[in-house]
Amino acid sequence: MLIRVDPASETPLFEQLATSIRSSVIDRSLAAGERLPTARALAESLGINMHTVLRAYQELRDEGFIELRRGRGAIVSASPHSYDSLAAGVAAVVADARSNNVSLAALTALIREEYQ
Amino acid sequence: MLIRVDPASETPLFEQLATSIRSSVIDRSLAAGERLPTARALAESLGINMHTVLRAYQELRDEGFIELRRGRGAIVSASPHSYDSLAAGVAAVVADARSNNVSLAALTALIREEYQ
DNA sequence: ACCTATTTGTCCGTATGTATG
DNA sequence: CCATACATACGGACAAATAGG
Repeated sequence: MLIRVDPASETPLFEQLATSIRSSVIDRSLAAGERLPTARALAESLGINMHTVLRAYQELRDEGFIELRRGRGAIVSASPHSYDSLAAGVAAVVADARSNNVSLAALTALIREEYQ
Repeated sequence: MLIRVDPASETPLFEQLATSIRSSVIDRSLAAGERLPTARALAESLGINMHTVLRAYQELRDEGFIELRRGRGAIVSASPHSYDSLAAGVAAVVADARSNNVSLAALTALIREEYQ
């Protein structure tokens, strides 16, 4: 994997990094299950700070492209955008509910009502 | 606006902060257009770091609840996505479930499991 | 048009916690 | 138990956009 960042660019370093890796995942030059370099290692090889790499990694994680696990590192997601649609939908709805402080009881009530 | 954070809690400070403000926006105790305290000011009043507040603010910005502008501060969004997106998500999930012959009981079980 | 203060944006450095293997 | 590696939080610094005089 070849990654370059340009400190002189107006786009933030972490964004350059996320964009680069995201593209590699999408065009399959980074295969599913493949392991990305550790944040510290990539940071050192690019001459930037670990936090900058971590921020890019976390953005990609939020987007579903990679998985981050403590002690294991970063791994390209199995199939970023081809999840079982129902499971993905459930996860999204539950996440939305939680972030809006909608209780489980309230959510199931909404589901039940919609289902009829 | 009353915000409290508990450093002893297992949930991260920035998440506690985001949840608190998010709730205030949803229940309208924070009106649209209202200005939030600056990151530094809120951090100092809570005895936490500016970066922690900024992280919460940026999470809320990504979720569409507030708008951040350099030199201006944080402002509650005009029309934060409230229950509309949740209702839409619920409708989509229920439709998906029905078309796949997933029972209401099975669907609520999935929801409950995801919710934990 | 200019200057200054304000405030977020980014990046770096450091420290500590915690799940993984 | 121990090394690895992400997660969070703190602190400091400078840049960039905004607002106001």
